[in-house]
Amino acid sequence: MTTSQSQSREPTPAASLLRGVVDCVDRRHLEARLNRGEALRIKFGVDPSAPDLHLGHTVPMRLLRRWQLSGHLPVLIIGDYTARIGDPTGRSATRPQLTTEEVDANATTYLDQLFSILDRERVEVRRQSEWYEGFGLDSMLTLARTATVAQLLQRSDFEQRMRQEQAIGVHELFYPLLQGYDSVAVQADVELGGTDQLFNLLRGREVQAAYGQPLQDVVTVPLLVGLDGERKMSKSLGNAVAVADSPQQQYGQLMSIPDQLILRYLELLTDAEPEELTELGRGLEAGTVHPRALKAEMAVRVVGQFHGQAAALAAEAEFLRVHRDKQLPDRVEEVTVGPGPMDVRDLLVAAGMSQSRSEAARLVKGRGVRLDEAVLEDWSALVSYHESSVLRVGPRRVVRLRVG
RNA sequence: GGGCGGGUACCGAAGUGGUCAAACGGGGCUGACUGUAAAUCAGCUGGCUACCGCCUACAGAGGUUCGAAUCCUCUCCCGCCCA
Repeated sequence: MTTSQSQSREPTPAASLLRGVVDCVDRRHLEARLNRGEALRIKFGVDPSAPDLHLGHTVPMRLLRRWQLSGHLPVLIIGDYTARIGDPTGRSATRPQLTTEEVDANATTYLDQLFSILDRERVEVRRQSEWYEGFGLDSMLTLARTATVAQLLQRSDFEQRMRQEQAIGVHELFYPLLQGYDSVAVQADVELGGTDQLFNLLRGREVQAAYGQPLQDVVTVPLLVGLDGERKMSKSLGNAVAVADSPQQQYGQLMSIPDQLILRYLELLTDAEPEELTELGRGLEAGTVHPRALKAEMAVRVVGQFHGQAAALAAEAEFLRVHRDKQLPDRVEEVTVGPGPMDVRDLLVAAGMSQSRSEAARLVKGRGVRLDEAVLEDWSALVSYHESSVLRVGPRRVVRLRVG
């Protein structure tokens, strides 16, 4: 019974660096290297197709930081080629090709956000274009020969698409190969990714083997579940919290997660120790820890990492003022509208609160529109308002009217 | 090259001559309840409207018909099978 305690008190380098990881291949090999104190090159690829980093991205980055602090070297790959090829997970959406300039711009903002977590002095940043520009057909064929079609089709999302009789582009088959060759190019010792990357990461080992290079070990971390509590956090699913969002936005969004996610978020997004998490879990179950309070603490801790403690607390205060005390937010967006009285529907459209008059009418019928805190009842009425009147739609959209 | 099956609203998916702005599910929005939770429940979810209706829409273009998402022709796109 004392065994586990003494182990947790004195963790080996491997134990501490692999804490929280899901897959680890080859685990024995990697553990041995870590415990021997070797300094490893740990590769992490970022896709500069969208400039915004969200909290989901920060999970692997946080692990990367731990490694960095232990003397290992993160090798960041800017996937400027794989991004250009595109990862057409959407079926009919042939996404527009990014220009080199766009990729550059995205990569820059990406890295800026990334360096809010990593020490920028101790990373190696590489671009795929370094080795893929002028790669040539010969090289391409050599690379293509490292895998069979059957092997590439094993990837689960391909399997699924086959089953659903959806299209799979040939170029998509190259995606894992290109990513794999990156490992050859940068001589990765380890590659890190989310669990959904396992296939690609393992492919890297095969590609390295084909090029006569020692195999990288691969490590995956959990995917962060998004705000909806169901699907992985993703910008396109609209359930993401962006690293670049304001403290207020982040705090508010974090407060809207389902309770079941609180511990998970603490685990994946903060430095909370496993022991602390266990204890909090017990508290929640026993009712001694209120979920609302814990969620608020989690939100402060997460927001604080990106914006600082003070800003996080300010965001919390603002949140309480607006939502508990029903006060107006600090800053209310102002829109200039023509002088009244005006048809409610036109007013809502003019204020940018509704796309169309029909939609506006629906909102009023649903009792979702308030002018100076009074619910508007009649969707076709003319309403009067004055300078600084406050127009609200639903629980969270507010504007202050300026008459002009 | 041949055969077959498909392309419907934000997504999935019904509908196979009128009763279809199009069932149902998901998502989204609004409301109730709350902790801006979650779960649950209710309503809404193309545009315009004098709320009477009108217009646009079922891959695209034509055609048949009093009338088409539904039938015909051609075109484009996707999948499967055979070669």
